[in-house]
Amino acid sequence: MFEPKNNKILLPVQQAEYAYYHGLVKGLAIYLYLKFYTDGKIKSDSPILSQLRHDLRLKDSRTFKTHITALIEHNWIGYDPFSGMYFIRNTKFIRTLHEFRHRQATVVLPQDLKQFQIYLAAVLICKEVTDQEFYWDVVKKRRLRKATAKWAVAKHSGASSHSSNERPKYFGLCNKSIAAILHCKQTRACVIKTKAADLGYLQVKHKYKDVLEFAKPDFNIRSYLHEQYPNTAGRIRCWVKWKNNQKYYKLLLQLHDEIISQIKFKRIEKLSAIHLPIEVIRGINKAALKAA
DNA sequence: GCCTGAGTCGAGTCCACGTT
DNA sequence: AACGTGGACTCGACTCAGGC
Repeated sequence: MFEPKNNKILLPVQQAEYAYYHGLVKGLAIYLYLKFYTDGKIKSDSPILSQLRHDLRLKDSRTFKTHITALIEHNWIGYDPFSGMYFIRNTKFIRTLHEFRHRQATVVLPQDLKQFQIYLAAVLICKEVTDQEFYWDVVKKRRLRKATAKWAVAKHSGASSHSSNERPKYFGLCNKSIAAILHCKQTRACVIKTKAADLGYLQVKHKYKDVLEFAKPDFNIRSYLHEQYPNTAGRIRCWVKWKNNQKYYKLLLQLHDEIISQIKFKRIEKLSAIHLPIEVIRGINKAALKAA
């Protein structure tokens, strides 16, 4: 059994998104596995690769080859046919290649590779939630109204349907929003969210908001609210409660779930601080593809 | 080259309350 | 009492990548 040489890796969130949306989930798992267990290069007949296939449940060598070829095509891994060496490109290289400018990165641990699709989905969900927090706690405070029009509003776009200028009491997403982020149906989004919660990547809390309390039933209040606040349509709940032996009615608005991120994010260096000539990177890629 | 099972999605169920 | 509503969740059938 080989032990990992690194106990954690910083994965740029943009790279995680790219992998999720381009069918490179397994490929990225292989790439990270090689980063965990090698010091940047590995021979094609190394026993570590057998362990990789076992750990990532890739029993067929053709399956492994498919993913490796995809990684070479994306130039995340280089290959020299003469020496039979794979070269694992570093993060700086890949960020330069794809122009991944965002500085947000997630901390990946070796055990995250076992359920890597759920991990990546959790990263995308938690990123959205932390972006909401960032918008309200940093951008709003700075009052960069003009700047928000460009980039901060984009961050805020996935936030809840909160419309006032008041900071939301909590941050989260409904299944519909999660499905939109993960490019899947609500059913699948729900499954992934539940699994991510089971694996401890996020916490989910169901939420209701108190709207009104009144002593006598008022059957006009619902239509009044719908008229005044169309976005509450179908989400108003009325509960009968008791206080000091007195019956009273409570109107509540059903809200999206609160999601508490358990994923750790870190800031990585500016892309402009990385000095890698893009022509060299692309040249290396062409040579590797020919060889593969 | 055929078989298997993970991933996917539409349809259905559940829950808790509203409406007639 | 019977039916409606909407969000969360489950079921079962289908597809196709991966495995033998």
